[in-house]
Amino acid sequence: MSPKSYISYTAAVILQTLANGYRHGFDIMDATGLPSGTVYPALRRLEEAGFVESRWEKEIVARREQRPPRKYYDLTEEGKEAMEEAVRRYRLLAQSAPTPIRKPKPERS
Amino acid sequence: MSPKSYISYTAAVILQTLANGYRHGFDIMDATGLPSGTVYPALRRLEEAGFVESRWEKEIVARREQRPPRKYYDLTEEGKEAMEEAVRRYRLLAQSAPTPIRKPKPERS
DNA sequence: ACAACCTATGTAGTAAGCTATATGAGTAAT
DNA sequence: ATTACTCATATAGCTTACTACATAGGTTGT
Repeated sequence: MSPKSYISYTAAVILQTLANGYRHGFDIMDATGLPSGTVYPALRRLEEAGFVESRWEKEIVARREQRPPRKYYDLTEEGKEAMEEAVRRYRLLAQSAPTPIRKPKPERS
Repeated sequence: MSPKSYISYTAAVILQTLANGYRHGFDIMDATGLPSGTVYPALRRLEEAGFVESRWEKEIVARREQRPPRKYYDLTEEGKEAMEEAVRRYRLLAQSAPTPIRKPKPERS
């Protein structure tokens, strides 16, 4: 399908969190436990890669709710595909069992 | 329990692979799909941290089996504890569902 | 004989992740 | 009124992970 590159475990977690309805950086930190120094740079890279799109919350809204303005993120179609592909790949810890993955064995560095 | 530090996702995967009977670097690469440039440095750090112990295969054995000598690794008791603690923490992708982890919320950076 | 491949470990250099800190406005308590 | 806390985004600097390459002996194929 995609001739594109693999995404990291952390990137996949972030995309999945977005897919599950969490919509801004602080929210993702809360849901995942990842620190801000991981989440914000990762979101910037994901946007550069075209996997998410962002827009700032209107200042009026933020002021009305008495908090700093949020930056909202949405998954793109490519982002959704990359996430699904990654979920397929990062199943190791999930099963917490022998997992004798008889890997497809492509190239090895 | 342990006043010790968190280990990374990759480190946890490697410890778990060792716990499941894979015993040297190449074997771990095979089982996990992680590249050599990740696995060998990680094993060195895990040994420095006291989570694994290593010993070289005897040359006679390797020659008999017609291959390069392997470096075998074993989990220490601390390594086993660190792994179990990490498995508890890295469950996110596993469930592939909303996972509204109402995190203990300690300090945030 | 040489190419291509397999097992096995490793490093140099770059990209990504984490710790600690900063900023700034709001609320709450003393 | 100053301390402390919450929400929210962000970066500097160190650590970890990945890409690409190196080494080296063994086997297999042409």
